[in-house]
Amino acid sequence: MQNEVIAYRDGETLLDTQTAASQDFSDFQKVLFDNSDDALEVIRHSTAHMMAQAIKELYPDAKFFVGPVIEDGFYYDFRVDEKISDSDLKTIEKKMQEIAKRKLPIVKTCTTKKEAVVHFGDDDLKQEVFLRIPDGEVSTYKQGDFEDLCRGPHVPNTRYLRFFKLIRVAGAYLGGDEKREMLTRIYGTAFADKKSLMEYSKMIEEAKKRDHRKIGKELKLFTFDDEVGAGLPIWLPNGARLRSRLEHLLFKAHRLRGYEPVRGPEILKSDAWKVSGHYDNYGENMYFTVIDDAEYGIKPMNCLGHIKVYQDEVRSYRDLPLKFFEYGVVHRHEMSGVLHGLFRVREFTQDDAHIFCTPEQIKENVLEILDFVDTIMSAFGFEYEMEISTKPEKAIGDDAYWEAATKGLKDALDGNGIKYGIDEGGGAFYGPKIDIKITDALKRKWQCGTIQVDFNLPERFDLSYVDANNEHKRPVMLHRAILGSFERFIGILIEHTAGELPFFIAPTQAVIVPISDAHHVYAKKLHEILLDEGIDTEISAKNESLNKRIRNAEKMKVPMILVVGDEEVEKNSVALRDRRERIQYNLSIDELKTKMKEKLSEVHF
RNA sequence: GCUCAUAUGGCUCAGAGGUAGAGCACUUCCUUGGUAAGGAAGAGGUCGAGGGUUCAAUUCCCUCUAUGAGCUCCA
Repeated sequence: MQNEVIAYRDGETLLDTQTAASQDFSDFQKVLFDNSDDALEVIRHSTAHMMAQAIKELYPDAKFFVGPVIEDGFYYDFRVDEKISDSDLKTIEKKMQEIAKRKLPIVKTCTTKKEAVVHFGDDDLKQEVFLRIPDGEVSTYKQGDFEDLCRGPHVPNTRYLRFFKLIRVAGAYLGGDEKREMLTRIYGTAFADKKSLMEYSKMIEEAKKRDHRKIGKELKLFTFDDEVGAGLPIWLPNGARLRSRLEHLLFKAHRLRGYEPVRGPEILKSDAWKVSGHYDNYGENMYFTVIDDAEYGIKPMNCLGHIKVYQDEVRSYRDLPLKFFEYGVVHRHEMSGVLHGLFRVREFTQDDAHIFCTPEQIKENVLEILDFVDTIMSAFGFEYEMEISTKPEKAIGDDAYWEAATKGLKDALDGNGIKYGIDEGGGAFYGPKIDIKITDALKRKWQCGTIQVDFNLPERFDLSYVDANNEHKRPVMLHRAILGSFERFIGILIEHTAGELPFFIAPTQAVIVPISDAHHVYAKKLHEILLDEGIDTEISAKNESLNKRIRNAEKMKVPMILVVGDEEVEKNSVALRDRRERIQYNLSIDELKTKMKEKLSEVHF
């Protein structure tokens, strides 16, 4: 089957053999039955149809909406009277295998939309589909006695559809509209051979193993608590150590780049949020409280505090750019259904900064930030990509400002040959932005850092600086975060590293294991020496066997284990077991100190 | 927010209409062990919260809370 043609590609168009049959396809590129993107598209689409056929045979009253191909597979939305659960997926899979074995030819028929509307007259979900497609010719595909409205492309025969798996059953609104009825959706995936299907399953397993919620519990990094509330992370000692290391490194990096630390209040009067536009444009995501008859809003962003810092003095053009940064704690009312571990929470801390500069300085400052981003992402081994988000529906300010700001961002990227995508309408309400999306070890993408150009808030707060001619001018504000938030970044880092955190931010960098009680004093001395060098260690002196204590340290993924016994006490040394390099050797204390220092200095921002 | 599912000691999970168990973790004792689980004894749960059905509910029903999956990727 491997060399059989299942479709053709004509430039931008992918068309199946059924469609090609009526034209001259000698110039078309052949799509063979393999795991190429084109082939998978066809295979998965056909598998979705075969799933629908199986469902129809098992549940004759089933009505089908749409069944598209998605990134890793496909889904089909449909309505049945019965409730379908995960345990029914096996039955459906079996029926699908059966249909594949029937080796049914898949036959295409073209007709006008008008005729099709009549043909599917008693199917209200198909009528919904008709509302969404243009007038003119439509096609239906038939395999055995199952017929479905579909534009294709499809494989020629069901015998190609043997390596598939149904992943899960879920609910989905008709057309993604939360006001419409909820349909049943089954997700699945398919490949051209068994091996690829197995590899895919393995990848899913690996992703489960790396889930930061699971590892966060195992390594005692963070927790959540019903009594405290949803989306409010609680940092345990290990997690707080990790986070604090990150904060310190980043603090220094900011200082070296000319940023000044500042700090604004957690709650500000609603009047201030009205001036900024947050009250009207972001209010539904904010929490409010009343103090002495005045309404206050808990900050969802840190801009206001930094604006107030700017306004504290008369600013000169000689001062610009002014860079203020803060690890700003923000609260946002996210919908309960979107909360997810550390990735989506209601309270989080941004590594936030605002740069006040002249319009002419936008480009150089954006570039400087991009360089900062690159330094940090490289330090963690992340690859990333950029996306420019333009004016959203809910926005403040003149179009002229938006155009200037968007141009500023594009110029900075274009001028340096940096590639980027465009997310139309994805900007913040006060300005367009560059989003930095990082790709983790499993090729999944996450939005973290962001750079935003803002002409609006300076205008609304009447910010100014005095220029060389002693005239008042309006500065521009750049909002930026590099990690995005400590919560999300650490979550991603956990999944990226599978919990094997790099030495320089590992919560516990070394565990000291004294062989017996007699070596406790020496272990304690070692602990103090290392702590003084900025190395976090723990002494594992519980009444457990040596093996057990080593095992525990390994389970906690501690990078180094230092075993000390008679020999080490006598020679003033340690026996080092390096988890990452999987080697063991002896070192004097001085050598150990040097080694640790080297390890720490491997990374700097 | 909506749909569906789940909620049992710190963790991972069994269990049944008559108020509960395992392993790990924890405590104590023995053991002082040279690189991934030494041994023994013990303590710990109003079975997520509130309400209802029942002679009886942790188990059935309802509400709430929390968690999980999905709700954007167009026949």
